[in-house]
Amino acid sequence: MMTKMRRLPSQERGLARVELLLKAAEELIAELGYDRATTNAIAARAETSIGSLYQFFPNKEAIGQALVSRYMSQQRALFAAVFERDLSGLSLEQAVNQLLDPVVAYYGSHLDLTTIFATAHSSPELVQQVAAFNHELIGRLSQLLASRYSQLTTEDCQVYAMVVREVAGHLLGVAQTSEARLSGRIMTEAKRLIIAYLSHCELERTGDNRA
Amino acid sequence: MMTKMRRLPSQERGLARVELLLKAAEELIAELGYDRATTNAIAARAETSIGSLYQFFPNKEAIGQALVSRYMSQQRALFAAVFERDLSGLSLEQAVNQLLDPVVAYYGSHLDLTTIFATAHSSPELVQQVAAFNHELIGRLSQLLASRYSQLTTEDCQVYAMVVREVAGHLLGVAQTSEARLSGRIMTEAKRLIIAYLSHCELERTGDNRA
DNA sequence: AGATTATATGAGCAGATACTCGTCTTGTCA
DNA sequence: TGACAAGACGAGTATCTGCTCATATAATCT
Repeated sequence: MMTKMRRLPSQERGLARVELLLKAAEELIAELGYDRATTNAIAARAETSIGSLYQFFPNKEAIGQALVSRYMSQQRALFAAVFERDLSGLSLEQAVNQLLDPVVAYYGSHLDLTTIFATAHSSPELVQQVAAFNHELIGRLSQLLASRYSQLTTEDCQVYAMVVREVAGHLLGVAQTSEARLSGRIMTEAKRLIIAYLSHCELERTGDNRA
Repeated sequence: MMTKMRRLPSQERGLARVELLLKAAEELIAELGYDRATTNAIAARAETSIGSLYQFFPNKEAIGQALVSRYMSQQRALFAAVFERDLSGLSLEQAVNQLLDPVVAYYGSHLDLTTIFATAHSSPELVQQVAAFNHELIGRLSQLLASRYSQLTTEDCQVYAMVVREVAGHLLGVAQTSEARLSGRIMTEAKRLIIAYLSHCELERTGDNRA
């Protein structure tokens, strides 16, 4: 990984500035997209100067990198707690809740950077980093499915995991940009959708193999 | 709607240029995103000059407009054929196939402009246009669901329709950017996902109302 | 053919944007 | 307290990008 910062803040002042800058960047990128969120605007919203911004970040991409890094470690922490738990005794519905509830809660107060940076053609680095994280998550999910449904092949598990992750991520993103009333409903539907899909996958291999 | 073209091409030469420009624009936007696809680059790929580009299109947004317009009318034609047909006698699986197969075929040779322009922060006009088209489609789908499952409320139909549209669109987009082998599989899964979801919706209201 | 219209061209302009640098202020530590 | 480092600042620069315009060529019409 490239050097993330030009100069690590050593004083409290510097650290606070970096936090303000990241917060401002997150807001602006959410509002305008990565390209339109100019470094000058980010500095302005953080109530500081471009000079200060470039004292800590070597270039614009480093800001995106920092945001994505933070996002990924937060998400990893979120999932680590769930993946450690033993879900084998739970019903499918309970297991899905265990997996999605933390993410839903997280998305209540944080942005879906995956969606934002998955299409940030401006910096292939970021796109690839987000893609790698996605792949990592799908791998974990795939293992979970494999341990739960031993009759499924590895490849099927991977495909199912990918579908579930894509669909869940997308619907949560949609929920985030919807009005509050719809938002909750969409998340509920996301869960129902995944439960229905996985039940279907499960049945297909255990029950009749005709249709 | 705003004037789409600065000067309508009246000679065969002009019409061919416009087509080349639109093709180049579609390619570049797919590769780089709307923002990074510069008008100079579009003209260059179409093997013409910026002057010629601006002879037909008043500004960059007009190129996006033209692409989206064309995309929407093609999609509308695609769905019109399906919506006219009577799907009430078909099984859920057959009905879903009738709806999705044309879209899958279309996406085999065309880009998913919906995904691309849904996040084009550069021109709110385009975003809104795509959103309106999405809404139109969801309305149609909702009616279809309502006529098929009379026990569902209007609001439920709308929510289900929205979920189905979002999920189908997203997965088809993912399929488009995957390798050929995965691509087909994802589309199959998209269908299975929707079938599983709608079966689930259907059962929930007819069968037991406990879980 | 002559006139008029349609199309082609690309140097260059105005504005925006990522980023630098010299200067100033604040903190730290002997 | 003095000296050095960390941080703050913002005018300025190089570059890019959407777009214009003066000029040249090709098609069409009378």
